[in-house]
Amino acid sequence: MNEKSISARGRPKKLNRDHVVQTALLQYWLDGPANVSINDICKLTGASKPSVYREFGSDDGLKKSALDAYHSLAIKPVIEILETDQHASDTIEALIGFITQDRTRLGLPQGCLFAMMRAQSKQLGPSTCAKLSQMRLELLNTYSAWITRSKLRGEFADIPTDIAALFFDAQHGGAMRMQREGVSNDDVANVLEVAFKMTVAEASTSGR
Amino acid sequence: MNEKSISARGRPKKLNRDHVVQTALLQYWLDGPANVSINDICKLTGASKPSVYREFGSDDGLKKSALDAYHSLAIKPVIEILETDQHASDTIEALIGFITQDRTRLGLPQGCLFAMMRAQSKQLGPSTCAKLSQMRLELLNTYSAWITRSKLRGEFADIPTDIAALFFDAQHGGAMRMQREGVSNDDVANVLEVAFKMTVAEASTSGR
DNA sequence: ATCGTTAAATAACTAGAGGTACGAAAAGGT
DNA sequence: ACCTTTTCGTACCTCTAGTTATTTAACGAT
Repeated sequence: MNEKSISARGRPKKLNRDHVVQTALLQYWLDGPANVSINDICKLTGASKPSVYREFGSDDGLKKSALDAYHSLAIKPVIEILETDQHASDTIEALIGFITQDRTRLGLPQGCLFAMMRAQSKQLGPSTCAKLSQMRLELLNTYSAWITRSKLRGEFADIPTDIAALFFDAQHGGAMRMQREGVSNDDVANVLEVAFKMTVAEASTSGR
Repeated sequence: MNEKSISARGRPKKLNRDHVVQTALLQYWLDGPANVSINDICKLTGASKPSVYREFGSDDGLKKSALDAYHSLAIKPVIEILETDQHASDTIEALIGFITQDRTRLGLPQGCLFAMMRAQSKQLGPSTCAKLSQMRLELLNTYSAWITRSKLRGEFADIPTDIAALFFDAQHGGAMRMQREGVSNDDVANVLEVAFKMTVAEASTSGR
């Protein structure tokens, strides 16, 4: 809308950017980013190849845009859970619930595009990689901030904050891999509970 | 030697199978299995493409052979640590030591080929995938057996064995990813210590 | 009407992947 | 000396990836 009213000159645009991004996102998520070509996206969306290149510049550009969309869809919710003011154990419960929800009912693939891309970053272009590490840092910082707050409330075990943040990030990645490898969501949730519950300050030994 | 003396007829073989496998292994490990082509291997070893295909049948066959070699090199040691009879906390210490050793001094790449391949199994052929899941099961079973033994000795926390096995496998994978992403070995070791120490039975509450 | 501007789509290009046909070469057996 | 067996390696094939040159179409402004 904004851009359309600004430059209404020239042949009108036919390409639906959002549709392309959403399709790409879903396909990357479903088949893995390395197994989906620009050709596939064109076939799926009906767009022509030059149109896609005009809009995104390159394969890398499209992947970056898809990752951007994934951020709003699946990363932001995690961040919001971590920023909600509640007892640490409730936050952990919410995290586990979100991670192990049955996404097939929502029409979404299992696994996690962010995790997949991190695992295959060597096959990705520079701007996608930049976005990836930016997101990684954002997540780690969010974990750290949450852990710091929880510690102040005495709700978190005595573990160095940065180590605990890496630990949470690792558990998230592990959960995503388990899902991909066919472990049941129940088992994944059990593993996460074992992992996360340990980071909660022991109530019985509250005085330490 | 065996096979050579049996069939000494025909033009003698020039291709050094072991050399090809070792080269492929190292290259896959270094650059990721998806980023190394048969052509690359040929250039690196001086072998001709048809020779490689005669020996391994296909790209999939070569990758499977490389993975086989990786098993002896980096997976067996883990299994042996788990099968050594010692206190659970010592086993854990040995595990952490092995995982976070500085492999650059041995001329070996960081990260873990097994973990990489698991992460990109969608880009691999059927026999490599079969080998992968076989190795996964072997590892999980070894973890389970070790956990069962440790429990009998009262050295392991009250966590369902299969869940704990998945947990250990997840930590291993997480550590490998951290290494690839540039986290220092010290930090990785710290994360692993946090993770693993929690699975040890609390000495203070020995009576459960 | 026509001109500049923008986007459209067909049809190519380049590079590299996995894979193979085929004739030459090197050995033992007869 | 010749045949059989086995391996060799050059040169090719096919396919698909990412990417682009080029011509044509659709608009607002003049």
